[in-house]
Amino acid sequence: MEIDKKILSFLKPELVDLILKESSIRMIPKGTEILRQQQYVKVLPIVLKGLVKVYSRFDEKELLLYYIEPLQSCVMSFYAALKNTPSRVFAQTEENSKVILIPVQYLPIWLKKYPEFNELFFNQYNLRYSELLDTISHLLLDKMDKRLYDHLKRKTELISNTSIKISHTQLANELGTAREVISRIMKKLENDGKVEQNSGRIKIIG
Amino acid sequence: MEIDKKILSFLKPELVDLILKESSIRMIPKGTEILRQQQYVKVLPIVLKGLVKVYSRFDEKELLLYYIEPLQSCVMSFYAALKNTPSRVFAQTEENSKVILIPVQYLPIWLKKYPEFNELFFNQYNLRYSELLDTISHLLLDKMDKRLYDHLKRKTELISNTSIKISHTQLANELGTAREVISRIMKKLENDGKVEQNSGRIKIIG
DNA sequence: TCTTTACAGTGACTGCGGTCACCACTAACC
DNA sequence: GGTTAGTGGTGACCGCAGTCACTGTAAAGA
Repeated sequence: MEIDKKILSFLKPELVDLILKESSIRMIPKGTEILRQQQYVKVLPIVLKGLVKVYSRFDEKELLLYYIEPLQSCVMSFYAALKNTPSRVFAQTEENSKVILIPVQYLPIWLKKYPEFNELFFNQYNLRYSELLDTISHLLLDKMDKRLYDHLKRKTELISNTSIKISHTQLANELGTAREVISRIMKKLENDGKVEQNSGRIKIIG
Repeated sequence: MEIDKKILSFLKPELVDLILKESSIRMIPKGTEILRQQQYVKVLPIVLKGLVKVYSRFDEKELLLYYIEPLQSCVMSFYAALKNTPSRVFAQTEENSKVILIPVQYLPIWLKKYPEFNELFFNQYNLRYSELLDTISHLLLDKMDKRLYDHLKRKTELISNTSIKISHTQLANELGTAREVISRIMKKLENDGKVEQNSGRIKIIG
């Protein structure tokens, strides 16, 4: 418990104690879907360890919105919780993760009492908004090869590893394109010496 | 002044009085640039009448982020003001507009004291985030013809008019494409009886 | 073991839209 | 008047990426 307290130390100790007292802490294995579209939100997650992926789905295409890294929360859940409206997005753990689950009934109370709790979420909103802007600028300006390369690079950095295990189909989903396109471009990136593919794992060079 | 009070009546009367007391109200003519990228924000606008366009610029391409309609504010300004960081976006009046300009030094104070003031901005953030999601879904799923048509429709609805005056070049900017593409598609939409063009004005049919 | 399922590779085709080049028209300004 | 800047219209070209069809391979399940 002490380590969690330290991690949350950017908040007032009094609030940290409250959060730890009223919330539950859970380990969630990799690949678990923790939030579905249309689902009502009963607990607000703050990630302590691991990595959670938040994405939306248009038609059959899914699009990655953002990753929740340690010490971050999910503004989509926050708002859905605050307004008691169903979620517009999906969330899934990409790594084994440790999360604090704050029961939503405490949100309005703490928001009223602790100004820095508000600020936490303003910061998160702003972060997510910036990320969406980056996504849009990629969609507008970049060709698929650059989008794919940057995406792979970001993914490897996030899990602090040298290579990642992921299928072309999955990558196609995350970038909103088709599997064949990914295969084609991966081949090109491989020929250019920018990536390596070995038994289902992808490694970024440079 | 009475009318402004009424417009702001979704906030507590006490807060409304404070806002009106400390802020200035200004009429801003159509086409005025009220916020530049990299500029520090000294006053936070809330639009009472008219229409303000907020957009970003990547390379030479500009992209419309959102319109601030009456009773809405600008989360980009809000955050830049709160954190005293320079703006990442541009804002320009699209119509003659009446805005309240709240001096930024009052923001932290009122946010602390009035919970519903926080909620106002959470609402705005969520609204803008949803709009960006829509923008992304358009970018991902729709062809230019649909994007252009929807864009024109939205624009005419926003200014509650039957037609709008705008150049093809400007439309190309707003959609992040080239002038020739707009001309080409406008021709097609005209042939399909979906729009009419007359002396620089564009009218949506149906 | 055989079968099924998921995944990867590839060639062919197609269309959207970005770009270039050029012309035409209007309005503003000298 | 002539010149310039802003606008719109068009034809030609071409590359990216979406799609279809089919093959090959590896893993999983019966």
